Amino acid sequence: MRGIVNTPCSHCPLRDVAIFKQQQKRELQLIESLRGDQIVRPMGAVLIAEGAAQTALYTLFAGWAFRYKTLTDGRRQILNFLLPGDFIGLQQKVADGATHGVEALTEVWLCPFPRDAVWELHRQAPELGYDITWLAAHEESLVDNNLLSVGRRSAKERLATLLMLLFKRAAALLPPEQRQRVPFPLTQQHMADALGLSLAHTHRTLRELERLGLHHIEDGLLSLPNPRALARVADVWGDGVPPERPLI
Amino acid sequence: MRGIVNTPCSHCPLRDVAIFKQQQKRELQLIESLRGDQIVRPMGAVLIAEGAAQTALYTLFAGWAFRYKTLTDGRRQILNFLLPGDFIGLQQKVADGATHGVEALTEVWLCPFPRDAVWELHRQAPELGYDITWLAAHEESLVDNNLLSVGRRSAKERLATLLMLLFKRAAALLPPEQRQRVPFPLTQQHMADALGLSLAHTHRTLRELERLGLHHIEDGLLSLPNPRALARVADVWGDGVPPERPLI
DNA sequence: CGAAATGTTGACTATATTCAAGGCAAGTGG
DNA sequence: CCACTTGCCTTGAATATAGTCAACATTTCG
Repeated sequence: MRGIVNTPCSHCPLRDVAIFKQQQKRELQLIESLRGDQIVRPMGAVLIAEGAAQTALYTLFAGWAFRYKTLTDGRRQILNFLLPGDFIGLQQKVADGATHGVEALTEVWLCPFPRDAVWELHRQAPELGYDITWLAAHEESLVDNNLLSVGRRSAKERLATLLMLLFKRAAALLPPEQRQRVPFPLTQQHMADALGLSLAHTHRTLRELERLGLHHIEDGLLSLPNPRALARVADVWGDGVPPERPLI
Repeated sequence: MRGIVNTPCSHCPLRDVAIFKQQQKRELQLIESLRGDQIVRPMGAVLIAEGAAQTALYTLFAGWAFRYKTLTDGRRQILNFLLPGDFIGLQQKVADGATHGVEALTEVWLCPFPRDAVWELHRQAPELGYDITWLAAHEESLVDNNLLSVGRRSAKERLATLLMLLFKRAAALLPPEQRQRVPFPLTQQHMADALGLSLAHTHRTLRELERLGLHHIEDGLLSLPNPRALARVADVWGDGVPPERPLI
């Protein structure tokens, strides 16, 4: 993957993935008219700097990223991970500047929108405005889950929960036949920072889960040999089909 | 406070508080037309049960509440606290049911809205749709902050942060001359559950902060004798005037 | 090939939890 | 008015979970 590709939104391959709801033609045209040329950024790039004043908006088209906050002495907390289809930059609207940073976990492809696109979408298409509210509320529910983990789960339970939920999200983006092993670009440091653990303890706990046959990571791919048992450790439920989600 | 009072939105006393932005007459009328009769619920009441299927929407008119999640063995994590002006129930839209509970921390007064009000507001008044997105993003930023605390701050720093931020929010709702001592209805158990600490440790840490002259709680009122020092412990910055916020 | 990032491991320490008791104040019912 | 309950706060001792520090191994990549 390199260079710039500008697939029109009406032919966007992401939109064919089952978890995304179909947009009406009018709405799709509006999105396309606001969208700028796709951008590619390398692994590790800071997409939005913590504290940046004016930042752009993006839909993550390909690759993974994460939102994070840091304390002045460098301690870092990852808030949640961003996968293709996630919308980046909503938060800036509420605080005159970014209260968190966003960093690319892999090479990422972004569909940029001007800063006032959030307002334009609301104004010109209530349906899309509603979709944006939906995305904001959905991202909050991810953070809620992480907070529950970090606040009340043991290290083992936290890792189990993280692996479980990321596996589900990653799998949902793949064709059914490829869902045994899903892309998993996190380092142990990322997991530690997401779960509020030290690197050493994350490593030990991860090894324990692997010894129990609950997960396996190899070549950047994650597989869960015994999802039931892992879900039991994680205390994570809700097997139902996740609701369709909007894609801006 | 008892009985039912139905101040029309156009004469709502909350709207006179400086932190809330003024709504246009048309928007105000729409809000008023969707709103039901105000409801009073006692301290401790469950406003939204965890896992409830269909839940109402409310604007918190008076009193405090909190959002929480629990694990099956009873461990509880408080996600964030709700103060007058906060909107309750947005999350339900994204998951077909509540993924978290909401409980009243004091007696609360609620302005109820029908379940489809979120959509109606978007459809009939883009400006209000935008406001709802704003509220969702803003609540997420509160959760982000708590996650940073719970994941990466020490017990002492966590308590300092919680006291600092709640003090600011509570003070902003009061007339300037009453901002020395603000209402603070949390028990130590609430603080423990919000910060991912045990009750015993929360107590010990709280005593230490008090001994250092960093806070004082008496008769349900919180005062911060040395806000600068407390902010330093908390590693919390941003003194600027907080942006005006919408009130639905 | 060498440098840098990531993963691995052990020994030691610290922060925070658990468990167990008891105190105090407010409310309730006889 | 008093006994009793209930909820919240307080405290100490023992324990456990997770962090820190310090190496070293392995992989990746220019």
